[in-house]
Amino acid sequence: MEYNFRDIEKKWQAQWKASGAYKVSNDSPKPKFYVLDMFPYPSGVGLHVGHPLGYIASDIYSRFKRLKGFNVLHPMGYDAFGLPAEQYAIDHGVHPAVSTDQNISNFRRQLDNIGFCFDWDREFRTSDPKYYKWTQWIFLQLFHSFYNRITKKADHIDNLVKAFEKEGNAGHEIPHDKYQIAKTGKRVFSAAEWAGFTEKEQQDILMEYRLAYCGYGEVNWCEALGTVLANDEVVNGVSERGGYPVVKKKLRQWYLRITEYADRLLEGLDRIEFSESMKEMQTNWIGKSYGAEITFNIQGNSDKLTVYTTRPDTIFGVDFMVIAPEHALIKDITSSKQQQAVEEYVEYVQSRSERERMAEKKISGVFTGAYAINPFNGRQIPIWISEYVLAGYGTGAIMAVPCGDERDHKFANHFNIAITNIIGSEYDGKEANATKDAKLENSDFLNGMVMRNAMEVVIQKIEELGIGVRKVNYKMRDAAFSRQRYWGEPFPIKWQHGIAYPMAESELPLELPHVESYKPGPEGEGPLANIPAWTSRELETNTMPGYAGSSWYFLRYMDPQNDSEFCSRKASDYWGQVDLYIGGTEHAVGHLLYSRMWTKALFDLGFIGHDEPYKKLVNQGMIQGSSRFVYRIHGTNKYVSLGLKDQYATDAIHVDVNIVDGVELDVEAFKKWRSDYETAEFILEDGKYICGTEVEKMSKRLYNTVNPDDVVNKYGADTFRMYEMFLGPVEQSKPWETKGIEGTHRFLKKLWRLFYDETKGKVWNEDKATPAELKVLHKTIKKIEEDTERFSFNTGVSAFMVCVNELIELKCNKKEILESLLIILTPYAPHVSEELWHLLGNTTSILDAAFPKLNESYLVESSKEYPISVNGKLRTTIEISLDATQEEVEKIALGNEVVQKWMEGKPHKRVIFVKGKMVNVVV
RNA sequence: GCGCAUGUGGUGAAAUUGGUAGACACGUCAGACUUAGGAUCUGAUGCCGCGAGGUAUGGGGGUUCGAGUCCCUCCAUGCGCACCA
Repeated sequence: MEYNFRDIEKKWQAQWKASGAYKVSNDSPKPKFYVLDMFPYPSGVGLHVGHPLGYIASDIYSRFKRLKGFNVLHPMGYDAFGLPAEQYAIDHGVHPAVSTDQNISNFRRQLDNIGFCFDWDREFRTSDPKYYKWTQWIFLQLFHSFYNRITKKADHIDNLVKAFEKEGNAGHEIPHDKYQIAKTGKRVFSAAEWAGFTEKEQQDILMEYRLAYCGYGEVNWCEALGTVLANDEVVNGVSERGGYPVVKKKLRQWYLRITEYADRLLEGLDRIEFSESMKEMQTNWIGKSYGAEITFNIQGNSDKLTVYTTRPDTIFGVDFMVIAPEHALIKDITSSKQQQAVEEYVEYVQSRSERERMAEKKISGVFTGAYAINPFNGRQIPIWISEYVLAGYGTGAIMAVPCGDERDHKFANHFNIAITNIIGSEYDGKEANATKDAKLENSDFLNGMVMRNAMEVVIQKIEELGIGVRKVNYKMRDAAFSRQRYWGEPFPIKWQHGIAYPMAESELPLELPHVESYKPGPEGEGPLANIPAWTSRELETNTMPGYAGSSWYFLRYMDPQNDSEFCSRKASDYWGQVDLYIGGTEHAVGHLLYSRMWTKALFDLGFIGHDEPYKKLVNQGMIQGSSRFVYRIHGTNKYVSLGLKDQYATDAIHVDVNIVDGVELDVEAFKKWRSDYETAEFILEDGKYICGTEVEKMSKRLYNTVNPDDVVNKYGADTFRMYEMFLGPVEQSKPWETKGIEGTHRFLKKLWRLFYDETKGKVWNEDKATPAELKVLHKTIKKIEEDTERFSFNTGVSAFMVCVNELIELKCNKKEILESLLIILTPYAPHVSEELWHLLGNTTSILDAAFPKLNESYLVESSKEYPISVNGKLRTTIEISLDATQEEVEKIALGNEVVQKWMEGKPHKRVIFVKGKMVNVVV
């Protein structure tokens, strides 16, 4: 009886499907555990061996938890809206729904091959109206909400209206700190004023508070293509396709007011298990900084200049001001003498793309001719313009302190501006020193103070004098939440007289209409603008972005068929947080931040009971490709083997890894691979053609992709699963080598032979296990338990190998041992485990077996072979009882002839003895 | 430039708290069985050396009886951010 993995795997996959083995109930007395993989986008090119890595890890963990007695939710579905499907539709005329459908069935077929324990009854796709009905519904909740800064929670907009009716907006400042009410030019209004506003005026104001709001924002507009492009479709200021110029264009956009959640998104990081680097990426993205806004008078002008600084303590070191070229003050303060120079500079800056400006390292700028006045000492401070100051951050203006800031220092040197030193010997005159620990000099009332401490003093003084305020700034912007595209969720919004009216929840879903053409609408609007039946209903023509559906999908899995709610409170209270989330790092600041924000909003509004979606995040590494090269001799169709290539002038050419066995090229397959190789000739070494290798990204273009279907077909799903894990730590990136898989395949065959021999047939028996055999088993149970729990699957696989090797050594074919081994192997290799489990006479599924209990008493040792060092160098080992005392060990060690030889007759200074570890004799 | 991560045999890697470096595999070499082997099994395999032994975890330095592991410094690679005031 052979290990016939193909039949075994097909058989059990069918059986598990038929018996509903992976169906998960929301009603269970067992403790829950929620394992989730990042939502896949079903791309048209299919899976390569790198894609399932995370799914295998999560699958093993899910099955492990199930054996440990948990009710495990491990679902899968599809993030099915997105640009590639729409692009494919434009190029090939296939409706996105059709191509997406095809991609999904292919994706599903590939996944099924590998034997995952997903509960497919919970599957959904974001493009299904049954699903996006609830995406639209959540959008409406966000639209109907504002962030109440007093309670620090999302709150219904009606409560805001009530407050306005009672006391105006005195208690609720407009979130955007530059917004002014069009009618009054002010930021504050009274109850009476509110009552006097028209509906449009009121709605415009409310829009400034809503968590989902509409505003105007810049998009990448490509006139030639007549469409809006995503950032990654723009390369070096031109469109990726066609290379047409791309300009920034202001279009009406929807946004999520994620900035209001900045602090809570930061604070929440302390309560979740993400890697440090992931937390840091999010922290950087949010970019919180503390400082002050200070307003300076301008000499001979009624205008004032407000700057944002994180270092108010350096106020006496300000030698000049720099404002962004877009700054509104420029035209008011520029002196007539500087007029021309300023105009020229501003024009120069405008002619440059954002990219060019960001890449620019050269210092440039121009003096406006105006002076600000330092409020503390009355000093005149020249106001300059330079592109290194960004209009979009802070106030678009800075106070420059060259002795403490590198860019300011370079600028001062470049334009010969005198530098004031406020930190004495800490500043060497050559380079800025950004220290906060220096004692201040030349700083009036701050003299002698340590900078760090002076900050608070200055801020208080500034506020006291009414010339500025304490200010916290964020790099993060509100998230753009609309796309001028077809293949996305429609907004449940109607526009009438310039007012956005939300649709009633009862009208949802607002279904995406069928279109014949995916051409953009007029003036940068999306394809929906071309449909009269749509525009006549005055419906919003933008659609939602890719991350809309993925911001809450983890909740839908809990209650996927619910028609009356996005997810019942009962279901979300039962499943709660995702206990383990596995996925790549590419979603570090996008999806992970947005879904965290949605969760917090839903929590605030009382729809769910937890405010962080993911308890623990594990980032899987990338599987890289291991490329193979052949070497073609210049100007010929002759190919020389790696070892001989230096004797010729050659070009390295990528060759399909699937026609190379290890490094040996299958020359016949090569000739058939492509027509121009048909006549290829080879210079071999030892009768073989040896290829060169290099680790690169796995990509079709480099001919180094390996399809999991092929691997599963050749070695089986169990081998594939174990090998993916055996490759190395999940978090780490590592290259795929198909050759190495034979080791894990051999392991499964060896395991099989513990039960059934090719010649003898059944070899397993029901004899009583010996202590040595029990020790091997329990050592493995312990190791597998620990390794699986800490996601160290690679060492787990090797522990199985060690176990099987040792059982073979012991000639152990005992059911008592093997049965337990099968259970702990089940998460890693479910098919073969189930098959052998049944061959041992079991009639129930191994998926529901109980994980064997570790019995430490089998592991106790009475003695150990101690390593004996002399002066820290290992010289020998001695078997010593574990009960031995320090004195006994010293006596044994010093009496040993090898030890004596290395002591060279010298007396010992001391003997270090660490029980159970080692002995070191110091001479 | 700043931040983070990682550097261990020919290759993927292991060493969980400072305690026998290289487990487990791939590859390679030798052998057994065999008509055959790309099946299976046995043995060897970091490097230098016939050997005793020496030497070895990116380089240099330090702490320690003892360092892959801790500290300092330099180098390389990968990732993220990139004029953020």
